[in-house]
Amino acid sequence: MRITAKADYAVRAAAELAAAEPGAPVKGELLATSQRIPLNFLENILRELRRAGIIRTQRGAEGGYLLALPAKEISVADVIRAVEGPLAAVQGVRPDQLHYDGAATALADVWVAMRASLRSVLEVVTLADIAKGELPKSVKRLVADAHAWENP
Amino acid sequence: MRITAKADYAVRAAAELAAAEPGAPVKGELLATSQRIPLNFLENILRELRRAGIIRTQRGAEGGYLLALPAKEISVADVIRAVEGPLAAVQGVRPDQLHYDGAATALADVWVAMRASLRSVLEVVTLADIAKGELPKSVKRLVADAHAWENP
DNA sequence: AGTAACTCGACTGATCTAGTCGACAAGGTA
DNA sequence: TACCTTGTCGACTAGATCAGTCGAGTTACT
Repeated sequence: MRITAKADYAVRAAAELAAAEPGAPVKGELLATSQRIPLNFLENILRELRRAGIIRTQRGAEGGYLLALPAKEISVADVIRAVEGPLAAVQGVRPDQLHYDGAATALADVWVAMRASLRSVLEVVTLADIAKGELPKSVKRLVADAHAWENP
Repeated sequence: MRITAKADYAVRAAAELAAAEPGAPVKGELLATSQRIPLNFLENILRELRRAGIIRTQRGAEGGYLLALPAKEISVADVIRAVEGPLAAVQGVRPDQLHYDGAATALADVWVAMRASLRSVLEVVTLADIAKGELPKSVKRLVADAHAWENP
């Protein structure tokens, strides 16, 4: 149940691209320093984002990285899936293909519901939302509830 | 974003205990065979559940494992946390103590919302629900939505 | 031609995963 | 009391994943 450094870095770099002037390439080194990500590692990650069709690249001097689509059409889930594969898995298999016996039969549905709830956040928040600092209402409500939960 | 074998096994074994006659110890070997879990590994897991106060044990002949609380008072989240630590973490730190700079500032709230949505499922479903095969309404709704999503 | 950028694959140390194993402790029964 | 059944604990391990690092190569602008 953890977000790896790789996924975290990927979303942060993508958010930085979403905040940049559209059409203008951003250099890897700038992404690395502004988000404090080791450049070599970041390059591996950006390569995977490019293969997934999320970003484009421009080589040579004045080159860099750009989003391949408008920022509002790329969700956090898209970015995570590009670098980590499926959003949710139990022992490596997707929740919908699980089968349990005995008293745990209903557990399969719990995992499906878990993935659905995860999606209700990650599939809805776009890079544009993050760059603007304005999350969708349903997500803001969850954040507010979470804070109420922590501070009684 | 994955559930490990350990967490999966823990919940399944706990569900099996929830389905057993209350007050009657269930032997480790029975849990292992009925859920197809390697016995040696399961013992490690049950030990952690006991340390967390989720199950009790009875030694000697006719001994075994029992829930330490009524099944309806133990959530799936409780079981997972007992064997895996915090439900959600980014690079090992809890979502509420993250701090990002620049374009990714709002990302911290996304992780908080993600955890909240995870909780809205895992904290709500109890072992009794799973053993009975009757999940809470809000969770059933998520499962139904998920199926609608997959089969258009 | 030169240089500033991305591109790719290989490599690495540390940690985690999913177990296994053997010796031991406690409780019930004959 | 002896014995058998069952849980308890720690140590160990092969393999995968994580989080990087590094060096050599390409591409495109000037």
